[in-house]
Amino acid sequence: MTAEPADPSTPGTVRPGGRTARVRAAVLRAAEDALVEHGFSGLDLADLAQRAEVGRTTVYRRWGSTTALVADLLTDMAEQSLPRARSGSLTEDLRANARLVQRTLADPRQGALFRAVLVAANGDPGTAEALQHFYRRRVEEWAPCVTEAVERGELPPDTDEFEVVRAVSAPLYYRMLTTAEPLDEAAADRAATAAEAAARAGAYRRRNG
Amino acid sequence: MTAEPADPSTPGTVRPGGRTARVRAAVLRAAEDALVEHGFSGLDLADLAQRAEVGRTTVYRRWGSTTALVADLLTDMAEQSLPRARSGSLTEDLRANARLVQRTLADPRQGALFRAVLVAANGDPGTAEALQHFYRRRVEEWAPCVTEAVERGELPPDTDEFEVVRAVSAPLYYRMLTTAEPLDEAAADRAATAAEAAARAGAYRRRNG
DNA sequence: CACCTAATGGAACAGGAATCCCGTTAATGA
DNA sequence: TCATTAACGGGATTCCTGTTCCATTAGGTG
Repeated sequence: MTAEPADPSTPGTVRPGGRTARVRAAVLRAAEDALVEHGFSGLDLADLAQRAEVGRTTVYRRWGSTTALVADLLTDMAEQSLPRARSGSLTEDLRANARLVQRTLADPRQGALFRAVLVAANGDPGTAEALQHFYRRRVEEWAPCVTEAVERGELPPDTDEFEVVRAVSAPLYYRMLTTAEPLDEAAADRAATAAEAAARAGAYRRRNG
Repeated sequence: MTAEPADPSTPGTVRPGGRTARVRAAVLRAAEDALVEHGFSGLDLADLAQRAEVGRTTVYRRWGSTTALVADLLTDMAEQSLPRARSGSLTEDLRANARLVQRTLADPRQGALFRAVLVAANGDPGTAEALQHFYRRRVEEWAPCVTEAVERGELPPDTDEFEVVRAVSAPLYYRMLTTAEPLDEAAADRAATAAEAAARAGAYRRRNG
């Protein structure tokens, strides 16, 4: 007796190997390129299919919408997380994090990709969830820097380590989105310094009442 | 001798009064509503024209694209800037600013509008410029709070007042864009406290070399 | 190796958004 | 008030994006 028809709504679940995996990888890579070049609003699935050397129909059937495609791209990006710094010094770790974010956003390709992805996540709840998952992973990756600083006594004991990590990224993203000023190393260092100063002053202590 | 044909590329420049102004106002108001309801990607110019009780052709002719329309909306928004607080206390002023931003972003209507506008600015350089202008105006509006605190001796003399104001908004925007957590008053107060602590520690001093 | 069918790809089809055409309306200046 | 023409509005048209149909290809399994 053969297996039942499985779920036809999401192709690629019954035979995930070989061609299907190849197609997914090719489409996701092409999606990255297209997002970088034309942004999310300019995402043309016909062009995308041609880049990936894949039939248009396949893209529409497997992902259905551009937002769903970006959501899949985000889960793919979340899986390949970068290792964090481990210098043993809070100042050094936060600066390393800030510079990593700054280099990522300042890079023409990566920066455009992140902007496009932020935009896509805005319109669709599923994509938004994938984006939140991506950033949760990134923040969790770097949170131990702060936790260890707390254990060393450099920061107040009830410091919210996630808030500190987010405080490093926030000004860099805000600058990218609302100004035309370049994202240079000085901006990164200022973000790290400010986050550390605020954390030392107890601005990120957990509210417990 | 009558005037020459004027610039036909931008209708509304030769006869900006009466009907033209009425049409512009109606369309911008309808655009706000449409952006709030369907977001930027769901912006339908046919529906928009119907809301504004204006011909579809008029919208296409005067603005040409959805991004140009949003850019015009942004210049309109930049002109009606809100008055800042003037409590005489840096702590109070920054908190007032933070809560204003927080209320704006947390408000279903305004929050959706700001997200939509950020999205639109991503795709088009002209819209991006209009967005930058809008935020420059807002930051300049609140910068005196910081300047006065410097004059009172509360902050280092070479503090970059614009950076401090931006530091208040940044974590709120970052939280809105990358997490699902609600933007409450606690988040606003934390943003204000952190910005003030970092400023007092000299994290936003101007680099002079 | 051979069978079964999930998954893909090309082509035709449908729906909707952007553009063009031209008659109508009303802002501006004498 | 009247003439001029900028600006608007409705309808037809074009173009493009997303969907459907069916033949073909190639995983997966005995």
